[in-house]
Amino acid sequence: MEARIRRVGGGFPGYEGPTLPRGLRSQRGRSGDAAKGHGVNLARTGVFELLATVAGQILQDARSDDPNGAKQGDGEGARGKSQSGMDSQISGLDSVKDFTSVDKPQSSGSGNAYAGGVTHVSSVDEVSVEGSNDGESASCGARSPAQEEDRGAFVKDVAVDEGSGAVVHTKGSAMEGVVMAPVCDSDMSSTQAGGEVGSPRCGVKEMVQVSGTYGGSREVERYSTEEVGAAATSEGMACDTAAEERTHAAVEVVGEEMVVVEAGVGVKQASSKSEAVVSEALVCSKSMEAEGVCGPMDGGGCEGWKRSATSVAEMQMQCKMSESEEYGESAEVMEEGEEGMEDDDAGSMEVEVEVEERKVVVSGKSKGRGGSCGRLAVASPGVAECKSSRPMVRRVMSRVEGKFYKKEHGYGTSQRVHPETMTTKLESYSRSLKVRRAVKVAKRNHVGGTRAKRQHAEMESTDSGCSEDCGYGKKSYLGGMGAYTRQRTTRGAANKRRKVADGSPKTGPDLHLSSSDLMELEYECVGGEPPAAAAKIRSAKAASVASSPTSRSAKLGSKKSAETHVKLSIKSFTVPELFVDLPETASVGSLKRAVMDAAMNLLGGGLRVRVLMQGKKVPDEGATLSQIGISREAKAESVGFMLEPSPVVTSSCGTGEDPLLVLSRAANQPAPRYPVYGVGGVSGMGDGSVRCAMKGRASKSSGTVVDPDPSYVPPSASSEQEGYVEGRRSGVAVSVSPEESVKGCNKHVSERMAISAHPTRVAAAGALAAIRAQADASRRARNEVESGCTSPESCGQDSAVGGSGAIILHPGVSGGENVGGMALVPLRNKIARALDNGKRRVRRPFSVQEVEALVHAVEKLGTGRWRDVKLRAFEQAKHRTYVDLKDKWKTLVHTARIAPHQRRGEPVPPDLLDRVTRAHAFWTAHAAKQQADLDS
DNA sequence: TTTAGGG
DNA sequence: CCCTAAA
Repeated sequence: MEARIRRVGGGFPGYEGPTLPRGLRSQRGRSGDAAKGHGVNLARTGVFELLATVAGQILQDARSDDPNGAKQGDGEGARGKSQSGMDSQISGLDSVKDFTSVDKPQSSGSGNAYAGGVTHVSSVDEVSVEGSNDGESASCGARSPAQEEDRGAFVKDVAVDEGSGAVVHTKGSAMEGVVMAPVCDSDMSSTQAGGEVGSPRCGVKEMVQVSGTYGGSREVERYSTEEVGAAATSEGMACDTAAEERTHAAVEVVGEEMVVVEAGVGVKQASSKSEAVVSEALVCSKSMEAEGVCGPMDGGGCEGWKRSATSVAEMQMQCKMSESEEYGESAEVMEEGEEGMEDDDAGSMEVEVEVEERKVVVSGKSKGRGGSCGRLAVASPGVAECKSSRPMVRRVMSRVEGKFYKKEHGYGTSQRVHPETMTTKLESYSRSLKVRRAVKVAKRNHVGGTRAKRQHAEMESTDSGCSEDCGYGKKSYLGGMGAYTRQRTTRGAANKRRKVADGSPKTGPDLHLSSSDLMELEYECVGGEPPAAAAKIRSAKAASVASSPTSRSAKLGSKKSAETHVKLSIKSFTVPELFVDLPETASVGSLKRAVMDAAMNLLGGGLRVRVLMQGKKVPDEGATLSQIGISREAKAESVGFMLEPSPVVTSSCGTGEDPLLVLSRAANQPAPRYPVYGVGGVSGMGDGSVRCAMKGRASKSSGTVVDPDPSYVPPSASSEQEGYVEGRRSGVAVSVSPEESVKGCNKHVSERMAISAHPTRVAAAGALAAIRAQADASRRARNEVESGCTSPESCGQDSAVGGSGAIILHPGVSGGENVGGMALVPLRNKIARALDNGKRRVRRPFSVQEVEALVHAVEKLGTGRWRDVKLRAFEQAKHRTYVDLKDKWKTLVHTARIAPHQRRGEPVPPDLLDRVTRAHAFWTAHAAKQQADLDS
C-alpha cells in the first residue's frame, strides 16, 4: 500500500536538510542504465591509471619536466572526451605553498547579488585555478562516466589550471593572479563523483577528488583551485615539490548550503616571494538560485567547460546553465505538487575555515535562496610556512546548519566531501620528490568512528588503481570469496543464519585499504620519505581518530612510524609479452593504438603484481619484506615487480597464497569492473576504483583490504581514510568499484584478451617503443601550453601513458605467464556482468557518507522512489542500484531499531539513525495517509 | 524497468 | 546482496 503514494510529499517535516537539486528527474527518461553506457574511453583510461598507480614512478622525468603536466592525471587520455580535464584538479595538490598574506581581493567582485552567499577567502600567492584542461592530463579519472553524462554535475570539480596556459584565465591578470573558477553544481546529486565514482579514477593519486562521491553527493561540491605560481619560485625545489608553487584553494559546497573553502597553500620556500594572490571562485550552486547572478540558460551543463573552459565567461555560462537545470527541476517538482519542503534554498551556511591556526580565513554566510552565485575569496593571512614534506593538517570546521563537521586537509590536498556528509575527512598530501604524482589522498570519514584499520600492505596492496567507482571513494574490503559475508537484512532472524561467514569481517575486515591508501603505501616505500606522506597520513589519521571512536588507525600509524621503511623506486614493471598484429600499411598511430589496446586489454583482463627478488618470483605472500630480502640495505636492483595476468580463475583475489596482487580483476572475478574514476569532482567519489579483493588476506595480512572504490564520492569524495578509499584520491577520493566501473564507467575496459596465435606480430618491443614515444610526446605536449588533443584517442593514449606514466613494458622480461606468439584479441563483454556468471557482487558496505546521502535523499523524496533517490544521491555511484539503496534503507531502519551493541559494521552515527527513524516514520505515515485518501 | 519484499 | 513477483 505504501508504494506509489509517496510521491507526493516533498519532504517530511522533520527534514531540514538542504535541498538537493532535483534536476534529476528530468532524467527520468534515461533508463537506469544511462549510467551504463558512458565512458568507454574512460575505461581505458582507468586501466591505465591503474597501471600507473602501480607502476608508480615511471616516467617521472617526464613529469618532472613540466610541473603542470604533473598535475594532471594523465592516464586518462583515453577519455578523449571533453570532460576529463576537469578532474585533475586535484593533482596539483602536492605542491607546497606558503601562505602569504594576501589581502587583496576580498572585495573584489564580490558585489554580487547573491544573498550572502559570498565568502571571501584570500589566499596568498597567486591563485590560479587549475583545471586540468590539458588534454593530456585528462585525469578524468576523477570523474565517473556518469558524470559525464548530461548533467553538468561535474562542474564542481573544475579547476582551471593556469599552467596550461591558455586555459582559463580570466582575469588573468597575472598580477593578480586572480583566477576565477566557476563552479557549478549542476545538481547536487550528480556531482559527487568525483568521486566516484568517479571517478574513480583508478588510483590516480592526484585526482582525489573526483567524484568520488558516492553516490551522491551532489550535494557537496568542492572546488579547488590551484595556483601555480608562475612566478619565480619555480626553482625552489627545496620543498620538494616542484618548482611551481601552488596555492590550492578548494571550496566545497555542500548542498546548497554549505560552502567550505579550503585553502591549501603550498609551502614554498620562504624565500620565494610570494605574491599575494587572490583567487576567487565563483560557485554557482544550484542552490543558489539562478535568480541572482546567473541567468538561466538552457541546459548545457557545466560539462562544456570541463574540458576546456576557455573563459570565465564560459564558465559562468555554464553555471548558469547548470543552474537553470536545476531550476527546471524545481519547477518540475512543483508541478508534481510536492509539498515538501524544498530545503534547497533555505538555510544559511556558515563556513569557518581554520588554517593552521592561522585564522579563519573564510567565514561566510550564505543564506538560502538568494544567492545564485557565491564567490569565494580566500585570503590567507599568514606567511607561508614551509614545511616541506609535512603535510599540514588543517581542520576546518564547517558549520552547516548548525552542525559542525571537521575536516582535515592535508596539504595541497583537496578532496571532495561527500555531499551530504560533511564528516568526511579528506586528506591529501602530495609528495614531492620528483614525482609529484604521488600525491594521494586518503580520506576517511567516520562520524562515529571508523573502525577500519589500515595496514601497510607493503607490496601486497596494490589495487591502487583499481577501484574507483565513479565517485565514491570508499574502501571496501574484500572478504574474499569465502569471507563474503552476507549482509544482514533487516530481519533480525536472518542474522543468525549467516553468522558464520560474518565472523571474519569483523576481525579482519576492519582494515580497509583504500586504493589511495595503497598508493600511499607504495609511495612510502618508494619515496622512502615516510615522513612526508606517511606523516601526513598519520596526522590525518590522528586527527580523524580523535573523532572516531576507534583508534586503530592511530595505532597503526604510530606503529608504522616505528618501523623501518624500505624505499623502493619502481622504474618499470615487467609485463608479459604483448603482441600486436598489424598490416604493414598500418599507420604509426594505428600501431600506437594497437599497443594501447593490447595493454589495456591486458589490464582489463586482470593483472597482478608479482614481486621479484633477484629475478625470482617471491612466493610467500605472507613474508615480510625483510624476510624476502627487501630491506633498506638491500639493493634496489634486486627487487623487481612484474605484472602478470591474473588467473582466470576466480580466486585471484581470494587466493592468499600468491604474492600477486591483483590489480584488476580477472574476468571471472566477481566484478571485474574497473573503476575509472571517481567522480568528478568531488564526487570524486567517483567510484572508479577497481577493487581488488584481497581476499582472505585481510585478516591475515592484517587488514589489507582494498577498497576499490574510492572514487565515488558520495557524495563525493567520500573516501575515508580508513573506511574507504575514495580514490580519493587526492583531494577527493574516488573510489571505484570494479563492477560499477565497468558498468558505469567503462564498459569496454573490462574486456579481456584472448590470445590467439598469429603469425605476424609486432613485438612488444616495438610496442614499447611506441608507447614510450607517446609518453615523450605527451610529455612535451604537456609542457606546451595547452595541448588540445584533437583526437580523443590519441589524446587518451598519450595521457594515459604519459600521465600515468607508469607503465613501461619490457619485452624482454616476460613473466612466465606470457603468451608467446599470440595476438591478443579482446573479448568484450563479459566482465560486466558478474552476476550473469552467477557470481555475487563484491560486497561494498555503505560508508557513512553514503548513508548520509541516502538519508538525505529519502528525507526529501521518501521511500518508494528509489530510482529518484538513486539519481539524486547516487547517480554517480554506479555500483549502487536503486535496489541497493532500498535495501540499505531497510537495513538502516532495522539498525535504528536495534540496540547499538547489536549493530555491526561501520557504526552509523546516531544522529543519522535518528533521521532514519524519523524519515521512516514520516513517510510510512505519509503513505498510509495517501492510501487512505485514495481509498476514500 | 521499478518497486516491494522475502530470503 | 540476491531473487522475484507485480506492476
